[in-house]
Amino acid sequence: MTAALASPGGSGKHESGREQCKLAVAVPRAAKTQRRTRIQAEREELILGAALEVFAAHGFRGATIDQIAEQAGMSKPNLLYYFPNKEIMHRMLIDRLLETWLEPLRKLDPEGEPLTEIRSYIRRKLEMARDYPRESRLFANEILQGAPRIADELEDLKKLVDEKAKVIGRWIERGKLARVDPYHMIFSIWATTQHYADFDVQVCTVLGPKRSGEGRFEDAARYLDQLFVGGLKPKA
Amino acid sequence: MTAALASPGGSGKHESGREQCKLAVAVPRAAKTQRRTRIQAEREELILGAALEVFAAHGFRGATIDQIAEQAGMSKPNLLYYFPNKEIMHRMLIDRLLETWLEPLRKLDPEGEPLTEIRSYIRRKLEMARDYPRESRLFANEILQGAPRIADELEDLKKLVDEKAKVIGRWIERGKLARVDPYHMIFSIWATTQHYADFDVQVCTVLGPKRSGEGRFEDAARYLDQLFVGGLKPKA
DNA sequence: TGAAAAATTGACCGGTTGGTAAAGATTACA
DNA sequence: TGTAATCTTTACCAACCGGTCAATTTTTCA
Repeated sequence: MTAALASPGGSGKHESGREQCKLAVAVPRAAKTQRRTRIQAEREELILGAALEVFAAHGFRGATIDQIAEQAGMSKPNLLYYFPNKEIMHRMLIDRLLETWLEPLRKLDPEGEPLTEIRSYIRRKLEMARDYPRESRLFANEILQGAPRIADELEDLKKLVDEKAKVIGRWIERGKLARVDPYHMIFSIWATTQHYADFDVQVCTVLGPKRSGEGRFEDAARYLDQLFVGGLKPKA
Repeated sequence: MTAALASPGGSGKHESGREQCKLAVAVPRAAKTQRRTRIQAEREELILGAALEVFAAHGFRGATIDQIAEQAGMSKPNLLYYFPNKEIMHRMLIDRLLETWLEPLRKLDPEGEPLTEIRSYIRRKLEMARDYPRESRLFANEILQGAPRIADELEDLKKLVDEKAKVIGRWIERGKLARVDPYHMIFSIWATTQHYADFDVQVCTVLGPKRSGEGRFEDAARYLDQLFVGGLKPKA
């Protein structure tokens, strides 16, 4: 089980052509005229990493700029030199997150073998829960509190799910899958996989010290495979 | 599908013999000598209801005493007359929550028919997600942020799960259930059911206005029934 | 090298937050 | 009814929080 995803602090520019107008790319106010500096790129990545850590652990309102600055090893005014305020850091993390987060669902191939496609979707989601737990918790925090800052993004998500639900519906029509509700099927995959990131503390406590090593993800993968293959394969 | 649970703001004394020593029952400082007043009982319930609302929506740190006081329709100092600080309100809600929250799992009957027991466990959990979404979100918020305030309670939870995992293990030995990992099976039930409370905004957005009425819980119940019965029934 | 641009910091500000003090209003009850 | 206990509010405080300012240090590059 290996993650086939780009590292979160990867090399790509994080703007990725998806910035909102109202919240423009964070550019140090003193550097509006010039190109981005080497230091700028490095510091912005450093800060976003620290912000991810703190937002994931305390939620938007619970996170303080001082905490993020300390985590990033710099002073608060220095941090605010790169990102003018807390909202922009959060917004940027959410935008970036959604890109990679939805990738596994996008990859669901209408031409593939249905049960195989679903199995690898589950496997990919579980890998992401293992490798990017902070991203998962950042998202969970936001949804849990009513998604006040990401209503637009959820609409995009709906479109993608609608599209994939149709694909699953066609699979069912062709008798390749049990007659289940595609939407609730997708929900159950999200829930069961992200659970291992979002509820990690609970999972580890319940499994106890012996069984809560990294092996828990293999156990989870095995179990979910049994559950979904058994539950979704056509009756006929 | 009807909830068979006591109302959260029910008639019973909320102490229920489970208070911690370090955080004694909230008694107005002026009333240490006397019995609890009628007004005291009423106001405490009112406040806890408001606190549940606000904690569930914003998390512990994101919630403010002013918000809770406003929700309860009283002034902040008045609220603090009944509960000396924010922690105690939160602690009391968590304690009370865990009692009812774990009831469905406690009810899992070792003598019952395994698949039927599991199906009704799922149904009960789903009813709780429908009827007590705030409680679910309160708990989710706490776990998501590392469960800093409820480490002890999680240990109790572990004991209960260990016990029930053994029951499930015996069912498997007797060939009544597919050979799955009992712990991960329980996790998957928690995840899929609580998802409808914790990620409600996402669920409703994705389902769209037409399908996100209260009927979504019936659809979910039907789907989860298919999934788990198919996935857990023994192969032989 | 030197000066302009970029990066960093300490001091500070207005608003919020958790919580207190003390005095006034209400209630219970002898 | 009167008074003691209970309840409520106004005014307040210290710490914290998001963010600014002006001054200093470091880096870039002609």
